[in-house]
Amino acid sequence: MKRDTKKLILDAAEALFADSGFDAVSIREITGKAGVRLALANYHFTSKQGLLEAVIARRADLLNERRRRALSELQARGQPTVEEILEAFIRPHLEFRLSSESGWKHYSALIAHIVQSNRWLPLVETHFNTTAMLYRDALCTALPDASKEAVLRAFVFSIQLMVSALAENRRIDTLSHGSVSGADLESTYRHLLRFLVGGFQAVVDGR
Amino acid sequence: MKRDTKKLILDAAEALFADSGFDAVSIREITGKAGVRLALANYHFTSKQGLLEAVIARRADLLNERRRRALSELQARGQPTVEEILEAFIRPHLEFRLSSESGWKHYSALIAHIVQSNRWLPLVETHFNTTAMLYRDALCTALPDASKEAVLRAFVFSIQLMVSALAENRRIDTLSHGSVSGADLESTYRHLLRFLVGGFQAVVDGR
DNA sequence: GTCTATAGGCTGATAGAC
DNA sequence: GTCTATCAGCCTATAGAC
Repeated sequence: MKRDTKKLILDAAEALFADSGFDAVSIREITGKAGVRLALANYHFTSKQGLLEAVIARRADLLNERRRRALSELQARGQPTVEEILEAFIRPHLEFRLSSESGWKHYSALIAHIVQSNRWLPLVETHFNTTAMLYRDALCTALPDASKEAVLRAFVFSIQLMVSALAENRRIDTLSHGSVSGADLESTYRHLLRFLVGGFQAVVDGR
Repeated sequence: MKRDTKKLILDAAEALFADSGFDAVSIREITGKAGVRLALANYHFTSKQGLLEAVIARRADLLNERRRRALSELQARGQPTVEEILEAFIRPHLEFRLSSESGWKHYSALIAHIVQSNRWLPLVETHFNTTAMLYRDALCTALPDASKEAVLRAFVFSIQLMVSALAENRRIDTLSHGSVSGADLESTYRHLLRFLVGGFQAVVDGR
């Protein structure tokens, strides 16, 4: 059963990085939670930063593959709408989040940390820009009369909001005195999609 | 000139926390940048966490005061629209950002870190919830037919997006091949406001 | 308020046996 | 691949002189 040492370390690192951020977690904590010896983290991932990159890469590859397939299928059926394109982008992440696998919850919170800081921008670009550009181009094609800048800004707003929404942020819990929960992902998703489509149209129409 | 030691430390901490996050920065780096001795940080702020709280509190107080005044003035003139309320909320932060004082730039980036993590949620709630609830109630009054949940979710989306937009995130720079810059705050603000108003309407109308 | 000096502990990473 | 042991450096916080 020694072959899944890497997976044990990745899972533990994912959960701890998500909770506390990269710097607040030590390799000792990670290997402790994983139930493996300290030296194995550096053996398999070279450095702490290498471990973070492996954590990001693991699910980014899965996500990109699903997103590309969704976009291809959409485009094969004719010219998609903005709403369909945004759905194709967000749905894969949502579905992984709703799956039983708890790793996706941690991963989503981690991504929310990562994208907020320019420090990890190179990492984000490496793993997410290629697919993001496919969607950017699809949105430009769906909105031929809109300025590229408007489409791009609206798309970046959409990405930022999606990332925040799929991380389980509890701010809404207190603002609603507990009557709305950030953990209710399906409801969050429905509202999110409406918000994005409405926002997109408003930006692109120039009003 | 020894009376502004506290300010020197706060400014240095603000800049460094913004760049790298709370845990990646040491008190040594902060006092080094501030040009004061190590022990003074603990003397004036008790602990590293106390220093973070002082950094957050300093400008939060200023921001809250402006936001409350803007809302009062708006309400004194009659029933405001959603757009006017959102403008009153965002404008104070934007204007501080556009002022010459570079501290607001760091502060904005720091807030973007802070709100993304449930770890600092108590701090965020302490300093921002009271004013946020005034705005939440104003939005509910402006939209008497909408469900409270819809208004609240749209408001939280708006806050998250505002915070991300006012932090200088460079993701858009590469996605646009350099033709759009995250540093162009005025343009970002115009697009942001349109996006939020459009999103708000779409969520509240239930479509 | 500010200084020096230091306690006491944790950090990432590696060397070398198995 | 995995183990133990350890290095060299950094960390927060404080004690005590001025």
